[in-house]
Amino acid sequence: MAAAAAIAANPLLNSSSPARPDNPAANRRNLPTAAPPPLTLLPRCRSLRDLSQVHAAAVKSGLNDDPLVLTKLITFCCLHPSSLSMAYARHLFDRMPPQQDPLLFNTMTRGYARTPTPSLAIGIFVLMLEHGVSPDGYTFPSLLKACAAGKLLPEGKQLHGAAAKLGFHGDPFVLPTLINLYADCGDLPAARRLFDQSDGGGSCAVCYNAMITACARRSLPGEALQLFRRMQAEGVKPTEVTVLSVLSSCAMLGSLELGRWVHGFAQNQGFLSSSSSSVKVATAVIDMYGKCGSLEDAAAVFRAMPERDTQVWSAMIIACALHGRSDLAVSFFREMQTQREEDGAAAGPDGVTFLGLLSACSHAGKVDEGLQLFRAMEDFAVSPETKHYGCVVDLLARAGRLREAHDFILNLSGENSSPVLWRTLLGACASHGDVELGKRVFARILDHDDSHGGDYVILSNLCAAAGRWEEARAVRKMMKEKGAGKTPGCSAIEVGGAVHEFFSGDGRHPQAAALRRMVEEMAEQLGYAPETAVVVHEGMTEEEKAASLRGHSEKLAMAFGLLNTPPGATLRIVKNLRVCKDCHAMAKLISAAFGREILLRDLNRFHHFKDGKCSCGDYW
DNA sequence: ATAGGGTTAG
Repeated sequence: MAAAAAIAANPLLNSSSPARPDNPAANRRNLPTAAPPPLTLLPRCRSLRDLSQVHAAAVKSGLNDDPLVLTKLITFCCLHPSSLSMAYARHLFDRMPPQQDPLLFNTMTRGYARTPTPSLAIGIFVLMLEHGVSPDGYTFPSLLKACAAGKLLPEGKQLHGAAAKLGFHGDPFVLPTLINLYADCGDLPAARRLFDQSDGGGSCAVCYNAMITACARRSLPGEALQLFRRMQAEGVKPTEVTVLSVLSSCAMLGSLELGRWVHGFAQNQGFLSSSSSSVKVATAVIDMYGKCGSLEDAAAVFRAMPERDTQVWSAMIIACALHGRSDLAVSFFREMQTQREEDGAAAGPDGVTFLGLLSACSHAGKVDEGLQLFRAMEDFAVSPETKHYGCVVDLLARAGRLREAHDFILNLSGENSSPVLWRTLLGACASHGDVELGKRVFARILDHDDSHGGDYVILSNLCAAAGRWEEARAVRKMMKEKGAGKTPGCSAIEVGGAVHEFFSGDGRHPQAAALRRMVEEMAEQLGYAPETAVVVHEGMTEEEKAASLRGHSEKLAMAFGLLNTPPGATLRIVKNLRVCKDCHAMAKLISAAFGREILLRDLNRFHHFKDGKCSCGDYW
């Protein structure tokens, strides 16, 4: 805030003709035009130590504090920024004679923006203003990027104002960073206003990219895709970055048809070959196919890649995990190691790779294999984080080893114990019907966070399923008193390229009546017995409970799919919560009776129903 | 020298 005030108070930004004190031109005398010998070593520097040695050699050659030497060193540090190299750069920067050229200030700011240390970046800007150096077009992008990284909205707004006063706010390099600043600081409407008001309606591809990416990152895939369509309608050429965000939006929505089209588009544009970002685009394509239910397509794209980095291996392994294929996940992992043995420079696993592996073992019930991989992390110098511990808890608990999971959490140090771990355990207590442990775990969660409606629902259903109605009711009552909300269940299905959404008990859909009848008929004919025991609401009759189950969003989406797709077509459904037990049972029956494959993406994984069976083996 | 970017438990 002090920095913001300093920016606001600076006369440079408040007078119409900026102050330009005379430059003591003495610095520029007799500079050698070619780099002195020690400086030719700079490109080979790999560490701060190397740099200091070059500096020492320069000093020895009588180039002590020579502006050219200092500039070269500072530039080098800022091109390879780390907190150490930036500290060294700053040390040298402070020895530079006074300057008028913004170049070195910009260089320093860029280094700080990449580290990122926004307060130091702003410090350089303030210094610039104090020295009466006028910012140029290169000054603002780095500064704004630093503010976005540090979520410094007040400072960012000041810089926005400063850029506007100096006429740089509409600059094609500044505008996208401004959009990004507001988006990263959580003010999406402000970002959108800038985008809409910009000359030409945001007609530059990078502005579109900034806006589309912002939507994708805020989990607004629909908005992102709408912008993508508008971009194409306006004839703005999408770039690699555009397709990355668009693919990630397709992945969120589970829109296989659209995702496949974008894959083809990316291929036609050459985004998947011979470009520096082709590995990233391929990763996004693989992730999209994995999340849209086609593990085969994901693997085919992966196989076709000439080079693979850690992230693309991870994405492939995560796709296997989503589909419950721990066998494939592990075989990809082994292949990764084999490549590493053949080529020491090939990619190795990181924390994300292991998350994928652990979650794959968890989904497949491979407890011992999972624990083995967890212990193997050490051999790969990957240190486990809370997420990995969460996988281990899930691995043990889902398999019914509830006590072991419980003790595992207790033995973790403070910074790793989080209500989320207990929440994982609570879910497993529910699926294994352990009311006593469930109640104790629930109490632990409540110590930390009593606002999560899902926790109450799980415990209440657990009690109800065990016939302990009084306790179930008490938990529901507690939930009401705490005002804890539950996310409404929502399922989406893509039919003919359009995504249709259904909410639990949805009466708003144009086909609502037909869908209801369809679900009722199916319920009658499929010989399915509704699991009314899980419905805990005061004073409901059995029929009312059954009716409530029939209104679940997954069932509505399945009925819609059956009515609106040709016989035999695969149904692809995405749900925002875990699939309900009753719906899971019905999906199995539908897959057999109607001869349909049903791919249902859960909050956590895929359920692939075929011939009356589910790929999860009823283990989830 | 400046902008926008892929994978991440349950």
